[in-house]
Amino acid sequence: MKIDLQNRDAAREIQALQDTIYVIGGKWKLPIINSICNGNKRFREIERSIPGITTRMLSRELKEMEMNKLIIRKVTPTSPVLVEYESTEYCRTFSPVIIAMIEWGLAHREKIREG
Amino acid sequence: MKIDLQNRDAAREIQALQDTIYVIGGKWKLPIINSICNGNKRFREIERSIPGITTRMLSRELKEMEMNKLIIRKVTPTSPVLVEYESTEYCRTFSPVIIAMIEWGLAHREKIREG
DNA sequence: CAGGATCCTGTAGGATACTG
DNA sequence: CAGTATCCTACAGGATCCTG
Repeated sequence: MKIDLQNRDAAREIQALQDTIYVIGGKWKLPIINSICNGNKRFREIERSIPGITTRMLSRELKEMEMNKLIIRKVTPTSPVLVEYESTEYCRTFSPVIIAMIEWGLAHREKIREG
Repeated sequence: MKIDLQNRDAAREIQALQDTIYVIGGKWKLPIINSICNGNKRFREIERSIPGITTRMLSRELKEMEMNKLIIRKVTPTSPVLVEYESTEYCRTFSPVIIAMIEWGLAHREKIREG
């Protein structure tokens, strides 16, 4: 039986694509990553930088992302507490994806305005 | 009142990002686009190329994507009918996004194997 | 400020069977 | 082959209020 390299590559690629979709799926993970990578550190700051997000979703996603080593949560026990989030190296590996998506979105808005 | 260019750009970018997520959200749109752009034309062919997808989801997404001018559906009235899907120019504007995501996925699997 | 607790809903998505 | 038709449900996500 012959092995079809073409198909095997296509299979690997679609699997990779599906993996990525699985990891960053949903409405909020990429916007949050983007916000934190842009230098936003505080909870409310991140919240305000992402239109439409609720405290509940942000809270849940941040927890999950901390568990998955995408971000680091630093607490300074002042009063009131100071909490700061920062991105990990791993988190930053999503940059090319985010940039590609931002560029698509910008070009798309441009088109809408023209048309 | 001063205008903060930094913030305005960040706002535009996150909006662009959210636009893109809105358009290609869900588990299946990108895999389908990828499959069709890879030359798959027939329904079952596309179906087989995407692990886990059901006929129902593929059918629904194809319809929606046709409406949104992402793909073209061509029918040849032989018996049985021959249906072929092909991508539009617009569809292909997602290539950079898909490529970035495939590359992330491949690198990620690589890491998992190493670690 | 930084979240947690509750309650609620839509819909994305799955399973299965069927048709021309 | 190329889909439709049903039925079903888990969970993403929203709204609102509350706390240290």
